Amino acid sequence: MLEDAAAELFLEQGYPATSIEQITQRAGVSRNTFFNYFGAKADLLWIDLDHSIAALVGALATSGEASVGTPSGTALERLRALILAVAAEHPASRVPWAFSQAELMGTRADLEASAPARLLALSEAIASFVRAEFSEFIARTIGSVAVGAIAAGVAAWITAGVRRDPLQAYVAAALAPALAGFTDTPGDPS
Amino acid sequence: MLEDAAAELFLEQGYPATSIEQITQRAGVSRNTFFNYFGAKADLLWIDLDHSIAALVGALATSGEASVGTPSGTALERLRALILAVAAEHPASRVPWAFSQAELMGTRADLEASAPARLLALSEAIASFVRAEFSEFIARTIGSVAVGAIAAGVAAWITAGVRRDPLQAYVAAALAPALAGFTDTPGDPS
DNA sequence: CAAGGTTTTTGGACCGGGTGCAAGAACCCA
DNA sequence: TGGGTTCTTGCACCCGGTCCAAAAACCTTG
Repeated sequence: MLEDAAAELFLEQGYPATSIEQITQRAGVSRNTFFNYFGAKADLLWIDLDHSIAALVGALATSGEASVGTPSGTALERLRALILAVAAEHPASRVPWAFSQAELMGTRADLEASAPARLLALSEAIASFVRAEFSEFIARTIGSVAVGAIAAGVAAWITAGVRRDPLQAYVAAALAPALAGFTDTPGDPS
Repeated sequence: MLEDAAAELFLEQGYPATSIEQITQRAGVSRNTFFNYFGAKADLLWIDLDHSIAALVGALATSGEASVGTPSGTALERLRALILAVAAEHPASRVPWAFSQAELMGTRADLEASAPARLLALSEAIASFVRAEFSEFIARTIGSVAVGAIAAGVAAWITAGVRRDPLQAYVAAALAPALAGFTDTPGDPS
């Protein structure tokens, strides 16, 4: 499998010193096959998280369309529930090695460069989800703040080590205070 | 000049469709000369801002070393003064075209990818500056929050159009509420 | 089993960003 | 005028990423 070969090589030689050709070579496929599975080399760093990010974006989109459906509560309550549900479904075994071994593998620069595309997409999805109940400015702010809180929670989860609690706990702890200030929101900047 | 040639070409053809070779060609120099002035193509997008970012990082570093020197007040007050001083020195003519013309030039993807390196460096510099008076966690939080506020202020300044107020005003407006909550800070998460 | 169509894999050519190096030009200072 | 330093240039190279067309693998259906 490509992911396994990549993780091995990144541990052995570091991420920058490992070429896509080496990865595909070890996996026993041709170089072009790599791009049938990943759009870019940096996507390898996000495989563990991309699945849950996509799941969250999808859940926000579909649950946002069925506006007055089964889910109850305010938009913020439903948002919180969706985020925690996705976090709960994230497999405990899928701890992103590109983050936990960032120093060893030398993945930091490329992680930084590839992060905004994901985080901004998530922020935008969250903003759209809460847009019906808030002003445009507040909706965007909630998107940014929620992403920041999720990132902080995931980061704490990753760095907690092998005896870590489930991801849901960290995200919940970070999310609660971050969103608390938006329940009785007065509004936009004067 | 390389910057002028680049800005022209980005307006004409867009950033992704413009190669470094085209830029150097129009500027009348060889391709390798480009890398004597810029470390990467994306550095062109940040020329207007990089100068002020570096100035702020430098001011934070030197003013942080001379710990009990001329500057007075709390760390947050000195931080605010330094940020606003750098903002005040930023030339009004240097509005980053890569941001204001982002849609036209197609610079968004590369702006996103190259932003974290700058923002995280600034965040780290700010955290170091206030580290003496706050806990590690709060110092980092102040770094992140301050960068977020600065970014919001700069963004508002850029989008304000030709009749914009000085940059200092926008940054001050964004910074004040962001840092207000840290003056009487109780401390870390329980 | 065989034929036919679809998906996946592969090879090859290509482009552009970025690095390293060594030769040459330009510049500066005595 | 000469000599040293800095800047520029050309060249070769690596790697990530795109495009395309041929071939292989796969799946289906008669």
